[in-house]
Amino acid sequence: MMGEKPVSSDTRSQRLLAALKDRAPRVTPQRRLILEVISGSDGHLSADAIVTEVTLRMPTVSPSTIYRNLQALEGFGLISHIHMGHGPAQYQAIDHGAHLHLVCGTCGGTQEIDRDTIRSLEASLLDVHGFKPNLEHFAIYGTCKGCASGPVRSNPLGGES
Amino acid sequence: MMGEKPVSSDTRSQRLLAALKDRAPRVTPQRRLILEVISGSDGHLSADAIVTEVTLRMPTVSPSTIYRNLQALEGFGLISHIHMGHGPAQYQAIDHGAHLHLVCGTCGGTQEIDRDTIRSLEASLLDVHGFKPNLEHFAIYGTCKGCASGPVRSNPLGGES
DNA sequence: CTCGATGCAAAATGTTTGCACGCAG
DNA sequence: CTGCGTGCAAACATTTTGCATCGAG
Repeated sequence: MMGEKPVSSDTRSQRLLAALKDRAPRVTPQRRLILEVISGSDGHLSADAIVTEVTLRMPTVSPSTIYRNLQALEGFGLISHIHMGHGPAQYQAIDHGAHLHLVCGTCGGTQEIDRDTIRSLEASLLDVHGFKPNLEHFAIYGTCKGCASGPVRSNPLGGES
Repeated sequence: MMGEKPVSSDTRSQRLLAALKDRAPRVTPQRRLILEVISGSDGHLSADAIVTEVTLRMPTVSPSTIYRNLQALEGFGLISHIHMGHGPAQYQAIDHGAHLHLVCGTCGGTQEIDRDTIRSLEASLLDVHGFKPNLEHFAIYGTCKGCASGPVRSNPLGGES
């Protein structure tokens, strides 16, 4: 609850492989590759990007296998997927590390911030509403510093936001 | 900056209609209906639900018209769409009122909370990262009170969450 | 009367499924 | 060997687009 030891992409990859062997009935090259692509990205990939990347490295793999495994791996508890802002869903390794994503709706850029920033929110949500937020795999949509300076559309209806 | 005066569904509907007349080149019955459905729901509707509901009330409307208008209306600044947790995108009136959504990943339920709860987060994000979160149209994914008591899958990889 | 909006149907996109074969265990 | 996982292709759900017609202004 306080020591966020950073996990290297390599270590994570090994841990995931171990977990795969442990939880999956069969460990196939395809599954290994998919897992490797996801953990190796050190971030998030859309299903589409995964299909592209995996197909690139192993052209014989069919999209259906990838989709099926994305679900299977998520079922095994090795990966998870989230929605970032308005974009497509993103897959990531489960123990990806605790951080929050800020997605800029104007420029589309994303940045990661430390979990400390939202610790108080976490506390009050749990305290007031009994809701335990899953803040590791979670994105906040808004406007980044750079875009805030530019032309931003204000509420056109005059509501006090 | 502190008076969140609640807007009745009726008032909102009228305001939206006025804005529609103001910003759209043409005001058609279809647009009016779509707008009415969205503002009347007093909440959020998936594109699919809107298609269903609108078609119900006006069977001659084709889905393409609805999709086109969802985009058009969003372009006019009358509505917006967000992604709630893992579910489908939801459309809502722009001046829907400031609140945050808590989406339970276990039971799929959602609850709305007041904006005050996340005011401090808002402040620190802006302060520390220069990022202006769009917290009105935004969802937090996690586990609700009820489901927290039940069987919850913990991190299967042993990472410290 | 004009030109934006609509309805229809076909297309594009992204994901899922049935089935027979192949390979991990 | 056994049966889970794979590749292929077809099915699907959802959203987009071309085009002729319609109707709001």
